[in-house]
Amino acid sequence: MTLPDRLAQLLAQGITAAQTAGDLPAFAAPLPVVTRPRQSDKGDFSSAIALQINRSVNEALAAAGRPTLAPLQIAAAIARHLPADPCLARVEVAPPGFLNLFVAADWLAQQVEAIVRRGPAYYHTDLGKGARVQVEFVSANPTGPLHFGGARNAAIGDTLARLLSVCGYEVQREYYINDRGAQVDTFAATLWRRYQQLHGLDVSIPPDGYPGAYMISYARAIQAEHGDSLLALSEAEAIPIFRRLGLALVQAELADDLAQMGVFFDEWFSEQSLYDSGVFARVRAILEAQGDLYEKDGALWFRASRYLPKSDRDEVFLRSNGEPGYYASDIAYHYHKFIIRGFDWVIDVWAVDHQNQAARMPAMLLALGIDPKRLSIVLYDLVTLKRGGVEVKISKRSGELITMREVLDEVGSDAARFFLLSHSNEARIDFDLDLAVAQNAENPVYYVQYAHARVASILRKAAAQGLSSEGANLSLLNHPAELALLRKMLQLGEVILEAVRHLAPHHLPHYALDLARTFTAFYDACRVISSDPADAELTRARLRLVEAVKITLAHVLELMGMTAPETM
RNA sequence: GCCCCCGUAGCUCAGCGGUCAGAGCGAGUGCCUUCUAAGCACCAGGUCGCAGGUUCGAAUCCUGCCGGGGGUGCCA
Repeated sequence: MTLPDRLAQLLAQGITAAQTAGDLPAFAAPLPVVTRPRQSDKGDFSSAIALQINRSVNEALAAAGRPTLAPLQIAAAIARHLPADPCLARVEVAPPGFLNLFVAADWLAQQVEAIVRRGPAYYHTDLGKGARVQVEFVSANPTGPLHFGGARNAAIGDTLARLLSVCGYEVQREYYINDRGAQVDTFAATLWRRYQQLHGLDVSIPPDGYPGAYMISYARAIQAEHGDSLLALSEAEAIPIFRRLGLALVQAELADDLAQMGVFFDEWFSEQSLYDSGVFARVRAILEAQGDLYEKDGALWFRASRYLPKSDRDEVFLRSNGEPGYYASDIAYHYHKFIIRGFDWVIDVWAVDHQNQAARMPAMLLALGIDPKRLSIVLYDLVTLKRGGVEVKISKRSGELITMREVLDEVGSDAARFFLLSHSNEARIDFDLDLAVAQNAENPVYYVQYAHARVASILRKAAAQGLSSEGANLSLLNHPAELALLRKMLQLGEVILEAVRHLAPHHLPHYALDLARTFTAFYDACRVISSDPADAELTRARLRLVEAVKITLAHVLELMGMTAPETM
């Protein structure tokens, strides 16, 4: 349980006690909300519960013919009946009716021992209670290298997966490969022609093909493995083979690029497999039996409007050319996720240009008898890539694209991830490559990592001097900078929960910066390793504190998929 | 036309119902014989797009405008 939860319960008990004593009338009080006030003089936490229950209290009092109470008096009554607790030093009542809670310094200091003993697990919860959750992310079309926009998807999805893991969920990471349909056919045709060209044939790539140079690289790879043995194939024979070979090459490259960012998938799920395994046919049969499919304009439609009363819009299931539309694949795919694989919760990470698609998902889930609440779609805005203030167009078709690998090579995975995570999902990101490189040394990411390296440096020096933190008297930690650092560390648990509840990983980099700043202030104000023998005990306690800081900083960095350097 | 997102300090962005509005970068002034100066201290900078409304209380919720971006039935 996080500290604010614990304090909220104390307040709830205080209200009950005040009611029992007759200082407050009987009524059903909501669970108090405890927040961190901006100003530290307003306490470590505060609650506006007295203001919130003001009306209920006074209605109950009026009904009983008793004099009414001002919010300030209600707050005072709660404060009077607050049970004693080691974590709570004191409570102040502030106008117009706030309860400002001050955490006990000694309790704070004792948490250091718990952090060092338990490690990162100190900040973990079992919010998920072992529920199986799938995070499906990136899932870019497998027709070429990942462009930089995909890096944001990767950063968000992977960090969400990491966050869910430490909140008691059993997490599966999945990449959905759109390995069927017109785009992949065009991709295969292009590859086939490039392969022919490598052997001197005078052919050109299809007009709507993929002109990028990377297609030639793929063709070379196929040439290297198969020589000219595929030249004799007819086009009809060649396309399926080049599709298979090409997709394998792309997937290997995608996996490699993503690995460079520290992103790994448990499953690469093939769209085509939904058709090969008969899942699509099964889903179609279910919908047909339910009368959810009908014909119009030569196409087969899914009656989505039946499930969404506010919409009169239906979706194409089979196109007039007989091919399934993407929506049809999505139905079969989500049937596979929920019904066949039985995930309790599925999170799809999509770019905003899929917003309409996202809005249509509930209809299919309802048709399949799946509670729409079991699907969360995280929409994030696009990344505009710039060079020297000028926008760089990202297009797979133009052949001139900025790949994720290119950007990672320039700015590094750590900086890219930190930057991409630091914006809320809904915010558009302007990423200026020149700026990112120029500001390298000033990038906040290095500030955070530098703090970790400093911590490591202190601990190295202590070890070299044979100093130990075992058995430290933590109550010696009462310097304002030490207490501020303790408070900031404990906040991590709340930040993790907040990020999971809102599927908003951007809280992490902001917290990381905050923590690094608080540590640096401590570093500046408090010398850890003292040469004065009289300070031996304080040194011991501060070393213990610094060990806890290292665990905490390293953990935040790990959650963001970043490295925690020992030296810089 | 309709739907979604954004509009907060010079720039990039947090904050999204609470008690004097924050950070990074940039600008200014100081600080390296003790654990890493990729650092620190001080200083400057904001009618939280505009107008109404709800509330004890609004940057935060609602409505309408304005500006920017995205989407809008057989591409995914």
